[in-house]
Amino acid sequence: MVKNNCRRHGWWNIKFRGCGYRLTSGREAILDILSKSEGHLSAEDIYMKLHPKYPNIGLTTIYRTLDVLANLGLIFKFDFGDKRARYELAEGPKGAQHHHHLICTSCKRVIDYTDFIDEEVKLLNETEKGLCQKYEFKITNHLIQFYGLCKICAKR
Amino acid sequence: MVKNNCRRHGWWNIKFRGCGYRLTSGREAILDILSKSEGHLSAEDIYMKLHPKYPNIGLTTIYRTLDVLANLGLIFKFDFGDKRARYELAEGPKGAQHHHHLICTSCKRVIDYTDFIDEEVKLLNETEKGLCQKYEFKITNHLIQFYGLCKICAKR
DNA sequence: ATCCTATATGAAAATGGTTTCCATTAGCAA
DNA sequence: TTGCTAATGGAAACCATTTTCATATAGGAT
Ligand SMILES: [Zn+2]
Ligand SMILES: [Zn+2]
Ligand SMILES: [Zn+2]
Ligand SMILES: [Zn+2]
Repeated sequence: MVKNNCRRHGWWNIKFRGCGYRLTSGREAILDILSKSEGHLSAEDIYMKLHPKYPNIGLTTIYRTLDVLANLGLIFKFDFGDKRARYELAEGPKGAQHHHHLICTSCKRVIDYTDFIDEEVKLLNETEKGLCQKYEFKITNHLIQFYGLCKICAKR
Repeated sequence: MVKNNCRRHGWWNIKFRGCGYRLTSGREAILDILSKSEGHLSAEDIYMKLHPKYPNIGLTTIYRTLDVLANLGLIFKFDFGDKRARYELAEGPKGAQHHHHLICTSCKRVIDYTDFIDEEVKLLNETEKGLCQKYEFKITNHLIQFYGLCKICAKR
């Protein structure tokens, strides 16, 4: 019985090594925080959560690691208009399910929604197919966000 | 016969004044550049285009004006991942038609497409309706972008 | 277990798009 | 024309992110 996140057997070990990246304790710690946290974390959020237990992981490393993880497709990077990048674990083993975002332009609150996703994704796939053909563009990812006022900001 | 973009009769005069903003020559010049230019301009792009004819309009004013225009809904602000905001005239009188974007993650090229827009928008409207009800969220705008590799970057 | 080398790291400094400050100018209502 | 207030420009401040560079470490080879 192999423990699922054992240092040398975790499922992301393969992904890392396969792409020529080394598996370091810092990278594991960051991935761990991301998989345990709700919401959309900024680099500094992660630094804060990590610091008590790993006081020697610097902000620089967090930025670099987030970059690697995004390249590997393990996380997504978002811009919700609050002037700092936000990160979220991608779908997949242990990852969250596919969802899109509602963003309040007033208070910057972000709501994840999974309703309607199926229809949306179905249409997106068709659109993607058409766009690929017409523009010879190899689509790898999509972004859908709705902007407006949240419940609280609306009544004011 | 009233000239369409005469200083005091232009169609955006009303919009400005109605919201308590003053119509200044700088604002007109910026709006003018945006309506005459193809593509997705950054604040500095606009500054460069403006400078020869209006050497006394500063970058600061451009940023402030773009903010006002976005608030008025006259322009949209985008993040295409090249670390600077990009602006584009919204639909409407003299504005471009509604479109979405294909973004090359390698060379940052951006392709506007209008194909499939009708189906997309139709679905989006339904989704919006549902989301409004479920989350009591007042949706005012949406963003759809596809990421991938453009024709040129794909063959490498 | 030990070496070796390319990769990863942290601290500090640099970067650069955007915002803020403040003294001056200019819309526009009366 | 006058007066009040919003708008402006230049310089300085801001601040998330990136770069630099000397040091540490992962992990394949011995
Ligand atoms: Zn809100
Ligand atoms: Zn989310
Ligand atoms: Zn490209
Ligand atoms: Zn466009």
